[in-house]
Amino acid sequence: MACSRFAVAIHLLTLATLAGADGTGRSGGAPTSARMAESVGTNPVVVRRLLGLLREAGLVTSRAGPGGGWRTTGPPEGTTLLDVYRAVTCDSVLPLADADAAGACPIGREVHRALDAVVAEAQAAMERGLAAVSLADILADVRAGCPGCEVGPVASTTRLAGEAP
Amino acid sequence: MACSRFAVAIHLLTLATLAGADGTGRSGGAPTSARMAESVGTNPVVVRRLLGLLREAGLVTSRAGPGGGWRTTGPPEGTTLLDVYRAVTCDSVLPLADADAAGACPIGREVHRALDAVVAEAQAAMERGLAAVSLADILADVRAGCPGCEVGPVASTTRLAGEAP
DNA sequence: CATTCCCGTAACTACGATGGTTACGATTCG
DNA sequence: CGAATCGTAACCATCGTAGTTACGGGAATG
Repeated sequence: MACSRFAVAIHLLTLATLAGADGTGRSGGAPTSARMAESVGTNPVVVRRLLGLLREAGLVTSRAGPGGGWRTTGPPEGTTLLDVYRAVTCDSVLPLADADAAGACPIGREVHRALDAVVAEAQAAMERGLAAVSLADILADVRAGCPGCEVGPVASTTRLAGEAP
Repeated sequence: MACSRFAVAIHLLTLATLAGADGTGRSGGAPTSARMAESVGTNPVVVRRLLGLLREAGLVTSRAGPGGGWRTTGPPEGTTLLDVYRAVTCDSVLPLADADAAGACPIGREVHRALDAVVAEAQAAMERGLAAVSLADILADVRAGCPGCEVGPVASTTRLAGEAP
């Protein structure tokens, strides 16, 4: 299952929002996959793969070349956690093995059919919980928890290796 | 993630309930792991492993030796799908990677903290959906879908090799 | 135009979870 | 005792995910 992808995706969207729409309007605000990877603690390729899923979902855009990077497409109020969850999660939360339905035993088919409705409702309940929270809510929590974050997106790694002092 | 285990566990509990508490009171009603495996379409060892988890949760009991097998411990009204889900599922539905919290970036910590509450609530909503359905409800659906199932638990394999006619 | 930066993606490895299979000891009934 | 059945260890195959390296292509800038 998509284990850590969900949390990392929220992290990346938070970084893109804080740096890209920070109110200063400077063009260098779009963070690169390398910076994001350093912040998250993983590889730039992993970040690009994950952001690629978010781009397919229409949540971010990318631009190549110097000064390029990743930006969110809309205001953080417009994207819910369910949008992010669906973008980065491939399979269902409670995947019912289709192999069970193919068994010769009629009980298997009936159990599968009865379970389908229950699981669908349980999953819908979970998705309603995710849909009730937007990226803006998460951002508000982050800003409340570390007020200095919006100034320097990655406080502990503001000075990167290749940057001139 | 525990993919097909949940559906298979419900299937096994259905078999044990139909055969063990069929109202006839005959002692030979407890199905063996071999019979269940044939019905589910898998290996007896896999069935025993899964039933072992259900036994740890107190949902079934086992007895060795000839005439042994598996029985449910209580009436099907007493066990909910959430009980089964928790018995066979090891990890959380939306596991938040702890590695994300260990990152140096303060945003990661705050994102993780903010997400914790949301995910807990979403998962609780899903679990309420599972807790609302009992094994008896599933049994009712199965009985409605295949009325002959309760007479012979495994209709297509009622006559096994070792059984006297 | 050349350089430099950055995205996009393929290919490979590593690792853990899961399921399937075999095997063997322990237990229970006749 | 012998047969049936559980309990469990051991091993292998498969799959999803993460990490890593590598390379091609587009974009800004001198």
